[in-house]
Amino acid sequence: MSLKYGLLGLLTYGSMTGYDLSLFFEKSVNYFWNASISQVYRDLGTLEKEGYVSAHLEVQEGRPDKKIYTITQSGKDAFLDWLSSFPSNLTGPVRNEFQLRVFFGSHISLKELRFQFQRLIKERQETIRFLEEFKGERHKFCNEFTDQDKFFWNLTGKMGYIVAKASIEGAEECIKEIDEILEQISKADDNPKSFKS
Amino acid sequence: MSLKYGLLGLLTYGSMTGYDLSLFFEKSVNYFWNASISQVYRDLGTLEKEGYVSAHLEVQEGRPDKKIYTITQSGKDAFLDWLSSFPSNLTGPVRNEFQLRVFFGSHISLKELRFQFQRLIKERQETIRFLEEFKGERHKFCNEFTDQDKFFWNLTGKMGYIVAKASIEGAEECIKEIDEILEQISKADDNPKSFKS
DNA sequence: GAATTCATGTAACTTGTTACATGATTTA
DNA sequence: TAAATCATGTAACAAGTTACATGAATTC
Repeated sequence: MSLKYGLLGLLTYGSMTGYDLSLFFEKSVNYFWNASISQVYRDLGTLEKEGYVSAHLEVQEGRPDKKIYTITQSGKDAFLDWLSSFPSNLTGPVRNEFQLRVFFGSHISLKELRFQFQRLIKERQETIRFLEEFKGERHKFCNEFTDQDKFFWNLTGKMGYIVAKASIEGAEECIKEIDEILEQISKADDNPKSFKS
Repeated sequence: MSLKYGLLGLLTYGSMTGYDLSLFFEKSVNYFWNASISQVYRDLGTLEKEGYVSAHLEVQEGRPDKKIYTITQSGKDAFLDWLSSFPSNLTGPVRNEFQLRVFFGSHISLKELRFQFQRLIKERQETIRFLEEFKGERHKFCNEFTDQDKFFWNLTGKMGYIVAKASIEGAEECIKEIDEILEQISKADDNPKSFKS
């Protein structure tokens, strides 16, 4: 999916600059959607050409002028078309580099792999911290947020929390299995499986 | 991350054609890594230019000749460098289209959103079915698989299983919350929150 | 007779990342 | 005095998708 729909969606809450949009991404939906600032600007340009957003300048002194983007009717239509569509792969991208690395685990030592699982746990713990810290605080970034929006934000948070918790549990179980083999190795140097410790 | 390391990794198990590689992806690691056939061919070309793989032709009659790729020493080195490195984002891509759609849930009806959660559940159930069906069967695709590789495959399976289960649980909880509001709406038409049923 | 499998790719396009450039103001 | 913030982008590159092209053999 393209970043465009994310931009259009945020612009339904109110007009914003490219800078605002990228801050919004970074500080709110960042745990499931990130956007690099240069791509935001490029895609806003495309959206403008397509007529999905319009822009006007706000002159400032001592700072570059603000270019404020507003979603147009055809932009709203395109956004709603996307939102109510049911694409074949709705659950998100398939690619998971971590899983691929585990799959190739026989090429590194068990201790190295164990360390990577621990890093995964740390990252997911940070996600959880982010979600807890952020509960109900996103009105900082957009005043247009209503109780309804809060409800949907909380649903994403709930999903994110449960999946992050599960990742941690899964990683802990994997570490347990690794430790069992490490113990076997330390007990008997003539072990049959000959894993790299 | 680039597909290249996935290709190099699979080629450590044995020499293969581009066609074999794309079949391998599709029928084994597909639940956490997919690859389009055209990209496989293109990246194999790049890898050959870079000296990470070498190729030789196997002439066939009635069928196009096979171009069999073999990983070189420098390819193995590059693969191991990647595998033992610790990139900033090891846990996989951040983008999750499903979460973004939920975030914008106020723009569609609760019934539509409920339906999307049910679709998520179905997709994750299929992942689980795939993982159960596939346990220990990947030697179909590569005879070089050892007990050690089986162990690491099982770790990816364990992670995938736990996360898929959690997604289903999360989605069910979200559906519960949606249903509570739908009930409120059906009981009182003058509800204060005025959600779209 | 139509679809699938085997086996190769090219071309055009979209999407995402990284590095660079500008330049005043504010904070540490 | 160095850095971060505000605010705009461009250019080059890397990665991923979709459509197209070839053509025999096999399966439904």
